Amino acid sequence: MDYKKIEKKWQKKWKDEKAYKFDPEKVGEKKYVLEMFSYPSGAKLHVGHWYNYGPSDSYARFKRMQGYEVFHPMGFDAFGLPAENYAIKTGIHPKDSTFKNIKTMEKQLKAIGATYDWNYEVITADSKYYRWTQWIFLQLLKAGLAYRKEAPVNWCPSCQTVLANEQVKDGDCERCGSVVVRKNLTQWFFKITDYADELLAGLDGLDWPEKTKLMQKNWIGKSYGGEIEFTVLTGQSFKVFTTRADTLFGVSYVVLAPEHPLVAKLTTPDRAAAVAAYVADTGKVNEIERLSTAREKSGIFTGAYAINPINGRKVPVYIADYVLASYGTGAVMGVPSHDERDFIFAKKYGLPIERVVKSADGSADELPYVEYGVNVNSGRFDGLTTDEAKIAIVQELQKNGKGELKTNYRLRDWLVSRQRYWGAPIPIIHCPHCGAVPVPEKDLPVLLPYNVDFTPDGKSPLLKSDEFMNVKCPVCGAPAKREPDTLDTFVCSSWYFLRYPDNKNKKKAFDGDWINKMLPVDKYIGGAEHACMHLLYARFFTKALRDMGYLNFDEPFLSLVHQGLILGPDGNKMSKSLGNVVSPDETIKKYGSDAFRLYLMFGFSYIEGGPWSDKGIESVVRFMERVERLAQKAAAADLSKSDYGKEEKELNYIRNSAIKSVTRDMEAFGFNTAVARLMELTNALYAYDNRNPDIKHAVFKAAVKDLILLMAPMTPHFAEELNESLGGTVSVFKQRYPVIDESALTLDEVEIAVQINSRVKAKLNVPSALDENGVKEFALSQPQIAALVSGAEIKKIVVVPKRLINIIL
RNA sequence: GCCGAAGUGGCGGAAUAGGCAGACGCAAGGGACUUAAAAUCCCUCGGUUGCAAGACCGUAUCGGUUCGAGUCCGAUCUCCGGCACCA
Repeated sequence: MDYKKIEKKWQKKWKDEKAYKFDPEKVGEKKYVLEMFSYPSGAKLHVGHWYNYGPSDSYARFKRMQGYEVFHPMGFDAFGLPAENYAIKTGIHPKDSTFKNIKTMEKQLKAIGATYDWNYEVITADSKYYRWTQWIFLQLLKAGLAYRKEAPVNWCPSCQTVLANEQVKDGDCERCGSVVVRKNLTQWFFKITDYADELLAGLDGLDWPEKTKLMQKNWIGKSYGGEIEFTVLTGQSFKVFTTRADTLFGVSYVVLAPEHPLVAKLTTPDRAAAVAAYVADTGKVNEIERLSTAREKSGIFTGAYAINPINGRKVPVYIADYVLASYGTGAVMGVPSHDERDFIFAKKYGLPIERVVKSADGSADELPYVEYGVNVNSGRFDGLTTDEAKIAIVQELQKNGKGELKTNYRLRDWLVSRQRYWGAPIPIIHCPHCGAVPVPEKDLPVLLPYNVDFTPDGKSPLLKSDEFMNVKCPVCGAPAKREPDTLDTFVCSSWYFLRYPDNKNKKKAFDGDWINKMLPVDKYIGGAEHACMHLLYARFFTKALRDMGYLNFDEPFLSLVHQGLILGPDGNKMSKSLGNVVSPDETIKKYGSDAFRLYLMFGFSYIEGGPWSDKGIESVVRFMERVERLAQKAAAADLSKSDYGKEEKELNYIRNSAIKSVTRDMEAFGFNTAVARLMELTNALYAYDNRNPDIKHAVFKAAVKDLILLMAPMTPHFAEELNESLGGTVSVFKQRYPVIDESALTLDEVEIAVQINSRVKAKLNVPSALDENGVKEFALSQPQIAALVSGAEIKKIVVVPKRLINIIL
């Protein structure tokens, strides 16, 4: 078969017939199937794109054949750093390269023969889109979910620029390899932490990979504990957060983060110089290093003492860089006897170590003892278990207002400003009189200017565009400056799935009623690397927009699948430097896009991925040719055999069990086993053909037709062509996906295994109508089974219907 | 260090819900067709042992539960992914 020719032929036909046009009138039975949109990088579509999009499209086709109105859009995540970095290297403007790449990729995606309805395309770098990204920013601001504060960011001293977290690899700049340092800048944040609890609770109801849910759960990191107030002798007070309030009697010091606002105030004059020097030093250490567990603990005494509220004991106040200002209260209590870090710290600085918990069974345990146990040396709390004491001690403090139960999250607010050019401008104007003023909605979009020098020099590139920067304050009319930062690209991708169904809307980001009908996405397919970024942000946006009244559902993606990674033939990740990159274009040229897609579905477990094999793709080509010859046989066959005998019954059984398992496997993204079942059906049809070379029963041709229909989602052009060759005049995608005939699946006899003492000794055909006792009697009445038992005493018989009988002697 | 997932033939990978391990494919071997080769069609294909029927072993390792374990439980080893001073 001339693959190239038939691909062109059917793609043209589909296009002319608008075969995959989405019909909004039919949304009652819709399926929203969505693949994570792609980044329009310079290179062409790689195997990874195909692996994401090919099998997913087959799933969409499968749903379409089952009668659903499938909404299957495609678009581009077009803002972002790679285009900008490429521009810095080559001088080609990001806008030019991006939109050129999009054209190329659109063409390539069309060549896949996928069912995308391009009418619904979304491009995030298009002002028709980012206008609404900016609008959402303003809504978040209005709702108190966007705010500005000073925060440390990743700074590359060599590139003279801020880097996104994703650009920091093991503490180094991804581009030049320099060590990244921290730098404080005033930044915009989204208050995702307001939704920490709901983001956590909502995971339970989602049909997502457990691993991904767990990653989000750990990322959100909810922990239960108490906040306890310590008062310094000089009068100030501060709170510490602890999950082990039960160890409060064992506190021998307290520690503040170097950035804690009280540090300067409570440090005694004689310690001031040393403390200031320590604080300055920690500022120089880069974040990665500071947070490294391998680093030796260091700290410094402030000269101040605080009172432990439970026993009135005076304990020294330290500062140490292992305490994070951004978590909890930025202060912790030190209990060396029951915490490993505190133990090391106490040893180093000669602080007392006093046991307040022992193991419940009283067995000898060394300090630091971090397990749960029973309180000792804790006054009237002695004898309480850890779980009891944690609560009781906080409750005791609560009476004097010195403590309360508290929940903390690891999740931090989302830093969304970027000192970069190629992104959506943040719609804010800074006025000397009115402060940070939101751009009025009627003035959106704030267009990203084209002529900007984006060579990195440590400042936001937009600052250099006077034309962009200088505006009048929308409130008082005084000369003012625009916000020069742009939004993180993850902001753009946090709501694109909401825009797809209503992508032409000029009045709103999307129409509420319409979007409530179309969303949530029924099946979302994309890489696992987005577990704690895009997939979390999109959930946050959905919930925030719901609370603002723009939509009425809680979760954007009901069901999620991660595809695996296709490796090079040598088992390594494909990379130019290893020379193991498989080019989809060349492979397709040689074998056709259907074969390429079919191999991607057959050669791997979809969620695992694995190494590419040239032999593998040849094997699916062989399979397709086998099917093609079968179709030729079916077209030419003499179907006058009227006798519906054992062979026909068997063939029909295999045909129906193939329909059953292929349907189930397609549903579960078990593509490799689905193809295997089709191969089995093909083998059975060959066997039938071999035994009945001259005249065949009509069931042969019917089974071949079903085979073609079952294959259609995987090899669309090929299936259309075969369907036509068998006289079909209607596209396979307008035909109903095969449905099983239950009666064909019930056999008169089933083969079961006969075990003696749990070892298989024989196979036996048993009438399938028999119940358990019937099977026992039938089996024992068979001479060959009786011979195996040979008169021994039968202690027990286990029967598993349709599978086995186990005779215990 | 903590959390999680995985470990099955020469290879890629299958095994609803604890029930015949190795589906399907690749590679390999054999046969048919052919002057020959390719292609195609058919058969064999975990290991040891046996003339054979068969017997024994076998899902990383060790132990356990069970009539029965790749699957469940406990420990160990290896590889991968995530988090990494979160108090």
